[in-house]
This record gives sequence, structure tokens and C-alpha cells, in this order.
Amino acid sequence: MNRHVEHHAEDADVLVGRAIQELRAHGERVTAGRRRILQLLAAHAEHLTADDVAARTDDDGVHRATVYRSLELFAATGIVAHRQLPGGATAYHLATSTHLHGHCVVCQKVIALPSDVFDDAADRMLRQRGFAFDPNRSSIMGTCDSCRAASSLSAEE
Amino acid sequence: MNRHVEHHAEDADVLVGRAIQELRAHGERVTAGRRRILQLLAAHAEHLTADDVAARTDDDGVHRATVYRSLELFAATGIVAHRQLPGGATAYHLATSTHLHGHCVVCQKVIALPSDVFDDAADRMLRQRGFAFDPNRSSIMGTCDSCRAASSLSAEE
DNA sequence: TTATGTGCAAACTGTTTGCGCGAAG
DNA sequence: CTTCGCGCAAACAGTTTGCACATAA
Repeated sequence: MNRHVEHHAEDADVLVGRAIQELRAHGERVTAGRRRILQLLAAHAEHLTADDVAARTDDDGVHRATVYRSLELFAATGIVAHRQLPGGATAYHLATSTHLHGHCVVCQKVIALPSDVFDDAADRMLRQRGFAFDPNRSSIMGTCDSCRAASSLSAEE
Repeated sequence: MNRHVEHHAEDADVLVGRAIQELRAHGERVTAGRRRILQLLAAHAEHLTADDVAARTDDDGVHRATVYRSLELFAATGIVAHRQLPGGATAYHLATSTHLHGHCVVCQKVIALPSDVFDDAADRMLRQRGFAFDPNRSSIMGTCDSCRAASSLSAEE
């Protein structure tokens, strides 16, 4: 019953495979360096700094610059999510399918919001207040695109 | 009826005054530079980069280093909130009393979460999906400190 | 074979720090 | 008067970029 609780080493290959497919689907080349970086990200499901990754790939002959370029590419293709850390560093992790529901208080429409948007906030809530945010069970209130446009016709700047 | 809609120049002095009191309350000195920086933050209720502030104070003889040191101090004393931008810069604004409710899915307890935690996320949702997040009307789901501790006794790592 | 990725080294942005002078309390 | 903040200039961390060579497709 607790068979699929193990998010450890075995799954990593699967995740890497999926990421590589995604990469090919975007017409990007699969190189040794990129594979290596994806392996690292898959292994450390948590956050890894670009610099962290660079440090670990250096031994394997993958250059810092390559790491930065690859991570940027992965982020652009949606393969990884990224997040800014205090101090200016950027943390990366494989993108998951997690998403959050935005609920428009005007038209009641529900909007799917991208997964990585709340990573940073979730992290800080956990650290500062011990609250473990669960995006999949949450929906947040606000105003959607069109209702926002509509309301700005009748009111304040 | 629309008298207090104006969040423009007039209020700024009040906000600065409040910030300065707060500063004194923390036993910190009030200098020309600090006053100037607070004025800037009060004037631009949105985000201002440390670098932005530095650029604008340079003319007034307030040095870059002073700006960084002051902003760091303000953040430490809770007078301003800060947020990391892509590219490594940090955006600052006067702290408000805005907060969000965290709802524990286990014990149903509601927890007040600090305001600035969501600045980043709100910004990205607005940009990426046109969704204007309203923290004051939202409560998000998750697990609180104690329930999290309790559940980790019976399950995964 | 050819377009694309890589290593290298140098530049760049944003931020931090040690020092002696100057001002706030 | 004494403690703390400031300007200055130099160092630092993280990241980006132009170029010639290497390699995936």
C-alpha cells in the first residue's frame, strides 16, 4: 500500500527520459551535458542552484557556461521550473504537473495557474510559519483578465 | 465618497512618518539618507529595485552603499518587504498589513500568513495569466505545523 | 555535412565590505 | 562626546556573452 511512496533513485531515470523526450519534442538536441544536468535535477527533487549543478558537473567535464545555458533552455521549454533565492541565485527543479486554481471573484470562472508560480511562496510559508502549502487542494481568489479589463473601464486609474 | 481613493503624493508623508517612528522604535538612527530612501519607497507604492533607489538618491548625495545598507536594515526591522526578481535584483516596498489565510486541511485551523510572501507569485500570475490575485479574499489549503509533525510520525521519511 | 551546442575566458550586473571621516543622539 | 552611519573604492557572487572548435542529427 505504500509502494509508490518512494520518490528515490529509481524514478530518476524515468523522469530524465520524460524530460529528454520533451526536449526532442521541442526540436532541441540531446547532448551528454544536458543529459547529465537533467539527471542531477531528477536526483535532487528539491531545489538545486545553477551554481550547485555547475559544481557537480564540473567533474564530468561539463562547463559552467553550459550549465547556465542548458538550465535557461530547460526553463524556456517548460522542462524545469526556476525560482529566485535571496542573494541572487536561481534554484531549478524538474517541472511537475502540479497546478493551482485561480477563482475569479467577478465571473466565478476558474483558471489553471502554472505550477512554479507558488514555489517561492510555499517555501517561505513553510520556513516562516510552518505551513505546508498544497497547491492541488487550493484555489485562490482574484480577478481574471477579462473582468479586470471590464472593471477598469468604470473606475480608478 | 471617493476621497480616500487617492494613494498619491499626499499620503507619502504619512507613510514616511510612520516608517520613521518604527525606525526609532527599533533604536535605529534617523538620517537624511534613510529619510530620503523611505520617501522614494513611499512615493512608488509598487516595486523599486535597490538599484532603482540608488540611481535616484545618487543626485541627492546618498551613496549606493548606503542605499543597500539601509534597505537591508529596513527589511530586517520589517519596515519594508522585499522580493527577488529574475536577474538577481531585489525589489523593495513599504510593508503593508496585508495578509493571507492559510487553512489547515487536517485540523481546520486558520493561520495568518505574512504579506510579502505572495508578492512574487501575485506578480507572476498577473503577468503570465492575467490573473490579479487578491490575498485578502483568499485562503489557501495546506497543513499546519503541528499537524505536519503529527502526520510525519506515522508515514514517509 | 551542417546547424547547433560547448569550452574558454573575459565582461557585466547586483550586492557586500573594511576603512576613516562625519553626524545623530 | 560617543556611538553609529556614511562615502569611497575595491572585492565578490552569480550570470552572460563572443568566439573557435566539436558533435548530434
